Amino acid sequence: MTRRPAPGTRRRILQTAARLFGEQGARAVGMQQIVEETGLGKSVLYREFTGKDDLVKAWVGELHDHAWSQLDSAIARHEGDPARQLLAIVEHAQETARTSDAHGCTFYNTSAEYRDPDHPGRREAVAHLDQLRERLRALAATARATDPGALADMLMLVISGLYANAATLGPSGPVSRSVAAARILIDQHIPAHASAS
Amino acid sequence: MTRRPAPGTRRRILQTAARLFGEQGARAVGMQQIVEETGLGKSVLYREFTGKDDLVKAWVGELHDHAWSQLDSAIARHEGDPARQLLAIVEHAQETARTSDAHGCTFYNTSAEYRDPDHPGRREAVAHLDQLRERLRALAATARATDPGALADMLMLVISGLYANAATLGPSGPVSRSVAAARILIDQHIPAHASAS
DNA sequence: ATCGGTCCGGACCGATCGGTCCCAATACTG
DNA sequence: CAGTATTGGGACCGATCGGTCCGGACCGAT
Repeated sequence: MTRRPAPGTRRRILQTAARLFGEQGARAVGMQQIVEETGLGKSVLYREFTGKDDLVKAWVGELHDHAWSQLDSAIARHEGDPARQLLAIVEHAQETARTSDAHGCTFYNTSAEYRDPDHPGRREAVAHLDQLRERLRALAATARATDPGALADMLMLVISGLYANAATLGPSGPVSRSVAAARILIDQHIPAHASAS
Repeated sequence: MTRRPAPGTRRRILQTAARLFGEQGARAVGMQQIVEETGLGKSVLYREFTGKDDLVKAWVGELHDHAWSQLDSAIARHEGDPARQLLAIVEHAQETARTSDAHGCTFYNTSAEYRDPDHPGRREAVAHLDQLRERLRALAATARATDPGALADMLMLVISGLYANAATLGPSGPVSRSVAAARILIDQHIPAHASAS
């Protein structure tokens, strides 16, 4: 071992893959295309990742981490007010869905493109959605919702729907009513609570 | 012109394509695969459809027609009660999303797989969603909703979200709360109205 | 300066993609 | 019944797919 591998290589691949996969969908992007855009050779790509499936999984996984850090900071901004935290999550989702060039939710898009339940990318995506659901449930519980599981699931519907509609009907479509919808659902489930305007 | 073309050919292609596209996603299915499953030759397929894009468009279009006929009959079952009709639409969506092997909403799936806004299949899908939105708005208006556009959009969120969640988190996931969510949103928008249990 | 070893750009692989085309089989016409 | 126009099964096309591998370039130790 006399020569050190370039340090930022993996990250560079991931960034390029993220851009292409995000814009065009994972299935529409070929490995060759990623090779060309990074300027790297194929051998490097296949040393860092075992194959395309692995690259897709890594991409989804990184987005998972990114999403959680964003969500955590959005939640932290309303410490002690769990009802407000629930709304903040939807606000954050609405904001990103409308600005991020309307490609929809990566987690659901990936599930749509790879139907095999054993596909690594799909597993990663489903796992993320499941964790989000659980987090919402926990938040709803501490907010003393009458039925935390129901409220969490209803917010899941709004969040998923918001991304889907942003991707299809544009930023001024139904996505623009998602926060309002979330507010209604939250108020309905938390007795004697009126969310801040 | 001495020989008549086989009559059911186009329909047979469409049915096979619908099954394969629905199960695996349009991008994952090759034309060769459709040829093999139908038993027809490629020349037949390319005489009926100009190419894969055209086949995808026809598939989405047929689902569009099918969806509307189902929706119309669901609506007709509650003539004169527009609020109930809105709920019936969501009920129907929930039912189909949970039973149809959880492949999600074709219209959104197709949009996710084909990002090019000029792709015929995507155009067809977006057009359908837009019509659904407008129909919901009209129904909400005749139901004297305080803000018909808002109610329609919120129901769009629920419907889209319901399909997305059925496809990822399964039939016992958030999709099971979609009718309840819709009921809350409807009641909130229609003064002095309580939807039947 | 020389050498040994590692790295990586890109040629290359078989399979499959969407799409074209040929020709044998077919069924109507005269 | 012979002739002919049309159909449709499938061989074939170049391009591209995901993935492998080789050979020159480069680095570090001696």
